[in-house]
Amino acid sequence: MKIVTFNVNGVRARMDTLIEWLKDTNPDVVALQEIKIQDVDFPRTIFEKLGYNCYLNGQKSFNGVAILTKGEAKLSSKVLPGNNDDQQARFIEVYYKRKRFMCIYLPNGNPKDTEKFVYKLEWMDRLVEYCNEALKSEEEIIVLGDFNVIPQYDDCMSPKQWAKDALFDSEVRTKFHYLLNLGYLDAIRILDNSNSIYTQWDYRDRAWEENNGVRIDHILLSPTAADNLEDSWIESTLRSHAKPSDHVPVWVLLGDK
DNA sequence: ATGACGCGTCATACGCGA
Repeated sequence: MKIVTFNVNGVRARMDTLIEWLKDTNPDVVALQEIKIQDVDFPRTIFEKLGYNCYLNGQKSFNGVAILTKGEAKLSSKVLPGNNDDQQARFIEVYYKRKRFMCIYLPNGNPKDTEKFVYKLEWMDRLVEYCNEALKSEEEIIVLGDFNVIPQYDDCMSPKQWAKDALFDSEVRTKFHYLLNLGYLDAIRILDNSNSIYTQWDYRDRAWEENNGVRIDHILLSPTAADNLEDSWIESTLRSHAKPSDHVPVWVLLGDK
């Protein structure tokens, strides 16, 4: 099963790219973030013609997540429990072929001296709690999306540049590592411990040309899912195509066992 | 400290992202 996560930075702006890319790569499960569109306006029929069912948690202008599956899945939640006042569309979960997929768009959290950072920490606490509960089922769980977390020094080109940023904050990194300590595995790092492998490059300051990137889009696997890991990779070439997102797709290939 | 680039919006400036 080919599984991929991709922060598209606006689904409407990325339709040409997405159509060509889906035809070329033919994933079974696609997790999208920052679709920046209401469910009612989502170009559902275009994806359906390509063979995908669409499960949406959209929002006007900002945020918004979706999961596309080849054939039918079962929508299980659009809510990350723990805060009834949370109005931001950042979570959707489906079951597909006996696997549980959580697509997340974790808050950015900048600037750190504002409520945005408090919201990020609170959101991460809820994610840790939810992912801990989920493990009790021994299901195959795939948590994937834009985590807005640089886990380690090797996950950015210039740690100094990020020292005071919400993406590299020590408390944020600690909370990310809680997920690993629960038993989830970082699918890219299982197979590749090199540096200079990134998933996002700023549009500004020639960041792509200079490979000044960050690895913030992740796929975490429960131990039972990791048992079936056959491959993982970052599709960085997409960043040099015309009209790119600032993020690129991150893939895992899971055997069916 | 600021702005840079791109997206979306009750657009032709501004909020937001990372």
